[in-house]
Amino acid sequence: MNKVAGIIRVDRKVLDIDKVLQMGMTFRWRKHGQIWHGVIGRNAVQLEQKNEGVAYSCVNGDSSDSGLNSELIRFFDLERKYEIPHDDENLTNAVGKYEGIRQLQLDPIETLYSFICSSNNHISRISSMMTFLGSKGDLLAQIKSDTDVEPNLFRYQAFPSIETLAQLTEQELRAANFGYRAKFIVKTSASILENGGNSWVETLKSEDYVVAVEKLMTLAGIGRKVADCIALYGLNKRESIPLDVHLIRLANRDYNLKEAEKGLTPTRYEGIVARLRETWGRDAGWVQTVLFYKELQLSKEKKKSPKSKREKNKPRTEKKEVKVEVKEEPVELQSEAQVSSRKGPVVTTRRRAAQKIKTECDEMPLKKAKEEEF
DNA sequence: AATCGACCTTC
DNA sequence: AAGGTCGAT
Repeated sequence: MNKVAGIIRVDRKVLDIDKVLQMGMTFRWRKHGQIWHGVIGRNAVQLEQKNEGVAYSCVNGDSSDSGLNSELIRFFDLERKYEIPHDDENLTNAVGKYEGIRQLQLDPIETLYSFICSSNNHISRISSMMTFLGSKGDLLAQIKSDTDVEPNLFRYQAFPSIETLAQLTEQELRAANFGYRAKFIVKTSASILENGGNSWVETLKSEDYVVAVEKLMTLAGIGRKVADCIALYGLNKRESIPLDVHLIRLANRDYNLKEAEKGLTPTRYEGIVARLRETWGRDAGWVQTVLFYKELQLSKEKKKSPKSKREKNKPRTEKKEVKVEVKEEPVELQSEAQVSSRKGPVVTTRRRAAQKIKTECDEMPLKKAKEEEF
């Protein structure tokens, strides 16, 4: 087999695939030994993090080397240099401690389904649901285990087309453990098909953030928060801040937010994300991802050792200005290739009126929280 | 415009 | 109770 392989020379401080591939952005990547297995477009991809960078190979020979290389750079968002407010000590510390987190640029359709599945759910079940959907896609390659220890073979499958997804029945999905989300999947697939299928979803990428979110929310199972997740990871909308109780909690603690965690009405949601956007700046979406990862780690540590809370009094490690940059000069992307967005009315079958999203914010940006009292 | 309960499983 | 959405009030 004609195997394409190479390496992206990037420091672990810039890209840490162990972190980004299992934190709840993607749900179909698997790690066996040191190797990560997954699919990008129609490429069956293997990834391994080494000191020199991320080694990659494509095991189904669908792509040219340069093609896969630039796809990976895009996938891991490596041409972007993240910006953080210079006076945000909390963020600077978090970025310094939890390095290598990227705001992935994922397939819009797969991301859309992923986050419909994510409502009221946890990563392991979302993963199994997404693996089920993936099992309906084209088989690109598969590996057999050479050991008895790991008898499972990994199947690399392209994410199915909307047409294929639309054939799934609620009954079948419920049997596959989708619970009440089964109905959402069926309805949304039909709606997307009516709207124009794959190309309708693709054009959302060229819409403004607010418009994209409004259109996403016309679909069943996509509310405000899920729409933000799709916008951020699937449509590359970096101002998107998926807001949930965890984010409110950490912002209350570290950013003097002073908001209740419950009763998140549409109005409150817009007000809060507007303030956080002011606070976190241009790359607010990525900031959210980093801080969320930090919370994930903190809660894991807490679970492991419910020790005394005196830990907090440890002197903070002084971090110098954080530089986030790519070692290798990324290739230029041609933006001309994009089909211009249509001005005409996009036909959408709305089951409900799309809510307007307010973007104004009268409130002042948040101040950093002062040192907590102990 | 805000509040409330239901909804599939599972940790 | 959980990483939300939907429909009714």
